[in-house]
Amino acid sequence: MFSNSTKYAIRTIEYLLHNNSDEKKSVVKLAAELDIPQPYLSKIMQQLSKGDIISSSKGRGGGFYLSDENMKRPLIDIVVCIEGYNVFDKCILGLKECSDKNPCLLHKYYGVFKASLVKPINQDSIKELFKLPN
Amino acid sequence: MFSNSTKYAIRTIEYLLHNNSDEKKSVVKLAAELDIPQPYLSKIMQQLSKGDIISSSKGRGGGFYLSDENMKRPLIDIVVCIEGYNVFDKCILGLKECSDKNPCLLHKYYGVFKASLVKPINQDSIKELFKLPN
DNA sequence: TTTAATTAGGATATAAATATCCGATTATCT
DNA sequence: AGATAATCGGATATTTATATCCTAATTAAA
Repeated sequence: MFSNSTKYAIRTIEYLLHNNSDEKKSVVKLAAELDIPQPYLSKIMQQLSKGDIISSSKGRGGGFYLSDENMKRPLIDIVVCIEGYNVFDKCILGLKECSDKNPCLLHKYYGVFKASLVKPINQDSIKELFKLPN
Repeated sequence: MFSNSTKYAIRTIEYLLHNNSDEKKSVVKLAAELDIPQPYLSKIMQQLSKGDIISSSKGRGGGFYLSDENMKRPLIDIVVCIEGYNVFDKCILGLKECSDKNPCLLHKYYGVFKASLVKPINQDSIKELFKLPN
């Protein structure tokens, strides 16, 4: 479903939200806290930063953080930033054409799942989504 | 979620079930019908055959088919045969520990999805599962 | 008995994802 | 000003998944 890169991205952003002090978080710290390979996470953070998903400041005392604007985005934006497309648009069995009219074997089950994700993933802001453990 | 290999495997077995005549199906035919790279599919069929998921006969007029026993298996067996484990046992966000007590962000939604898959994927035989378009 | 059509299996090639390394730049602290 | 701590960006390395190739073994048909 999600690539490792996307999983890392989501977990890191969750961490940033839950530890949203004034202090910016360096990749070294984030990688250690979240048990993610440090140079690899570095690349992911760069990509998220360029995609305006997270904010950064360079230099001593710098690091990554979430601006108020960043927090307004829905989770799907993170996925698209890393994967390059919305993974949920693809057929779970890899059919090029998969629809209600021409469904794959698991289409109806997957459809229900995706429908359940619309609010948390496509509509809610990550700030809302990550508010309470769920 | 599923690797390409597993997707190919599932689609091919679906085809075998829906075209279950006396005639065995060669990899050449299957690959052409299903638009899958032929030598790659060949490897996958070998693996499924060794795993007792499908049956084969060698030599001229030979090919792959499903025995009555093969048809009694649930779909999850195909997944495990190719992936080496049950992909649904893994956390969708890659957490090493992910449970009701210690859930990832998407745990509850994914849990509902997986629950909906128990009957079609873990309990029903593929013969039942593939009976009607759904 | 020869030929053709198939699976089986080992070796290899290619592509993509994952991961690392290093120098440049930037900002802060001393 | 100099040292330090950070991101940025390009290049490269490693690993895994995907894909191909070739030969052997098997079976059936000509």
